[in-house]
Amino acid sequence: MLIKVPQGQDIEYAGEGTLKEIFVELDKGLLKKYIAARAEGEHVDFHTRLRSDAEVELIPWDAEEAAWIYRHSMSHVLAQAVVRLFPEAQLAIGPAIEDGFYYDFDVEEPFTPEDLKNIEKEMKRVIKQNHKFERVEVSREQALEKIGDATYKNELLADLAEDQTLSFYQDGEFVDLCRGPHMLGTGQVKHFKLLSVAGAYWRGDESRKMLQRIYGTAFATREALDQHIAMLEEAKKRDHRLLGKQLELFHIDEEVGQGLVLWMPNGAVVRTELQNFISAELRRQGYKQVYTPHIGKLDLYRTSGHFPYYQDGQYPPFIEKDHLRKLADEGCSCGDLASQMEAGDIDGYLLKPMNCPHHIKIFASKAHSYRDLPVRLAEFGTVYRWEQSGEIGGMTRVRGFTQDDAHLFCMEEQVAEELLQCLELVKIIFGTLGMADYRVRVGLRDPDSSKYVGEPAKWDRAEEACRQAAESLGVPFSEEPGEAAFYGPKIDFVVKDVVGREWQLGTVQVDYNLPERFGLEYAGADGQMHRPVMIHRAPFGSMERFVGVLIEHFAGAFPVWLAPVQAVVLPIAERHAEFGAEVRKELLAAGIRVELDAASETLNKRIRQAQMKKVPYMLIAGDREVEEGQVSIRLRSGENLDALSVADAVAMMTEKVAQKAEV
RNA sequence: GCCGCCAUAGCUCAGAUGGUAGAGCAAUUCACUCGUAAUGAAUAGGUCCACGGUUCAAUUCCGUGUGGCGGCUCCA
Repeated sequence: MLIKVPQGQDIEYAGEGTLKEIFVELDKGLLKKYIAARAEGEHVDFHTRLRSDAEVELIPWDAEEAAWIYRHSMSHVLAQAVVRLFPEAQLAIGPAIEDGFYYDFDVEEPFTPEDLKNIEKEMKRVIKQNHKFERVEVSREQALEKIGDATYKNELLADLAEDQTLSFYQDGEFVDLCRGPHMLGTGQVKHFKLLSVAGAYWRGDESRKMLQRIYGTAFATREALDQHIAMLEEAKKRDHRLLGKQLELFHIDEEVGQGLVLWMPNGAVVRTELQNFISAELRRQGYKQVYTPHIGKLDLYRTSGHFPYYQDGQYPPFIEKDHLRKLADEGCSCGDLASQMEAGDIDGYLLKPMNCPHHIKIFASKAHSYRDLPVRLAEFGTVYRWEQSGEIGGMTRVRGFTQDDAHLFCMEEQVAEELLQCLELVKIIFGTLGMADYRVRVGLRDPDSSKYVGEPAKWDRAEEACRQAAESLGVPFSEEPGEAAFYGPKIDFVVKDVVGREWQLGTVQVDYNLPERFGLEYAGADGQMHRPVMIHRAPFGSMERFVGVLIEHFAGAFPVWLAPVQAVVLPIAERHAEFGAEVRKELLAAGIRVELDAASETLNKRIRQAQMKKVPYMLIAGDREVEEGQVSIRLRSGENLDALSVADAVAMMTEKVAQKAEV
C-alpha cells in the first residue's frame, strides 16, 4: 500500500502494518521526533494498523495538539499510580484538558495532600519503568469481559454506539477503556505535577455520586513545566480578589452578606469613570437614560415569567408582616405559603432579578407609533440573584450586581441594524480598554427542541441577523446551537481571567417573549397595531464582573483615566512641602485626582508606596524644581520624564486622560 | 447545594501532644529633611470566626453554624 507523508517521502509498504512498524522501518529516530499522527484527518497513535493507502501526517512533540495527547497519556499514568496505591479505587474518566489533565476516582476516603505526594512518587516510578502503551481493539463481548464489574466503565461502554470501535490501552499491568491516541510509552514525558484534588460529580450530575478528581499538568520539557508553574504564580498576583484588597477597590463583608460587593472609594472611581464613558457612547447612539426601583410586585414577575419559574435563582419575596400574621393565625404552614404565593393568591415584593419588566412598563406607559421606534431605554440597573453558595467568589460571581443594561424596542425589520449598533458599542468598549482576548458566541436554537417561543420564521431571521452582526464585527465567533435563550437568539462576549476561567461579559439578546407577555404594541404605518421586538443588551455584563476582569487585565495598573489616584506629589524635603501643596491645588483645579505625600519619610520610601498603589504619575519637587516652578515626573513604569512646568504637566496629564491612554 | 482544604493583630503569616499568643508590614509618637522602589527607635494593637460539647482548664480536641479557597453543577 502507499502511504503519503506530507512532511517527507511517501512510503510504499508491503502488506498491513501499524504506523510504528511502518515508520520504524524507515527511521528509528522518527519516533523520538513525533508523538503520534493524523491519518485521514483523525488523530491516531503509532499503534494504529493501516490496511490500505492513506495519508499520514506526523505530529511533532512541540505541536499544540501533542500536549493533548501526552497529557491524556499522563492521566493513565496517574490512574495507574492510584490503582497501585489504592487497589480498591474505582476508575471513572480521565481526559486531557486545557493546560493539563485529570482523572476521577471513586474512593472510600478522599485523597489528602499527603496522598497526592505519594501518588506523584508512584507516577515517577511508572514513568521510569517506561511501560509501552499497547492498543487492543475488541468486540463488545470482550470489552464487557475485560471491564468486569467496574461500574463506571460499564456505564461508559453502554453509552458507546454499537458500531463504535472499542479499544483498550494497556501499559504494564494497567488497562483502561480508551479511545486513544497515546504516546508510545510511559517514559516519554517526565515533567508533570499534580496540582489539586477536588470533588466532582460523576458525569457532572449532582444527583450522582461525588467522585474525587485529581488535577495535574505535564509538559514535554522541564523548562516548559517550570515556566507554566511560574505563570500560575504570576497569575495569582493579578487575582482581582488580592488586588482588590491591596488597592482598596472593594470589600466583601460576611456581615453584609455573601456575594454582596461594597465598592470602596478607589473602586467607585473606576466604576464611575466606566459608567461615564459608556453613558457618553449611549447618548451618541440615541439611548435614553432611566431610573427604576430595586423591587417590584410579584405580579409583575408573574407576568414576565420570572416568578415562580426562576424562583430558585432569586432572593425570597417579602410579604407584608400583618398579612403574614393573619395567615399564621389561620394556621397557614410554610408549605401552604409557598404554594399560595406560586398560585398568585398572595402578593408580595421581589428584589428585581432583571431590569426588563420595569423598562417594559416605561415603554408601555404611553402609546407608540412606528415613528418613535426604536425606543432605547438604558439604566445602570442593580439586580439580585440567589446564586448557589459554592459558586460565589470575588467580584466575578456575586448575588447583587449592576448591569449596564438597556432594552431596545423596535420593529422586526430594525433588529439587524440595532444588533449591529450594539456590537459596535461592545467593540468600542473592548477596544478602548485594550481587551483583545475575547471570544464571541452566537447562541442559536436547538433544532430538535420545542422549548422556544416565537415563530420559526422570525427565529430564522433573527438568527441570521445575529450571525451577520457577529460577522461584521470582524472577530472570530462560534455558532452554538442550543445555546439560545428560550425567547430568542443571543450574542455573548466571553473573556478569560488570569487563571484561565471563562467569564461571560457582554451579551446581546433578541426577545420575542416579553413583548408578547406584556402585550406591547405600536401603531404601524398601515394603521394597524403591531408587536415590537425587544433586544436586551449589556456590553459590560455587570459592573462587578467587568471591573473584576479589568483589574486582572491591567494587573491593577489602570490607565490614567481610570486610575483612582492619577498623580502623587512628592516634595523631597520639608522645605518643598509648600510648593507641593500648590502643585496639588493646581492639579485638583484641573480635575486631576491627585494626592500630596509630604510625610517625613525618605523619597525612596514614598516612591515605593506610590508604586505599590500603581499611581501612574509621581510628581517630584526638590530645590531645582521649586526654583524653576517645575516638577520632575516619574512614571509607574520607572521611566523618568524631563522636568515640566506645572502648567505643562497638567496639560500633559489632561491630554492623556482625554485620550484614554495607558499613561 | 455537594466534596475537600482553610479561618490567629488592619494586611501577610508563625505557634503550642490542651495551661488564654508572636514576627514582618501598616498605624501612632519621636528623631532624621533625605533626588527616583523600604532611615532608625519607641508605643499601641487580639473574644486566636461564632455557638455548643468533652475537660480542673479549649484559640488548640469533637459537633454545628458562618465565611473564604479549589472543584462539580446552575446561570433567565
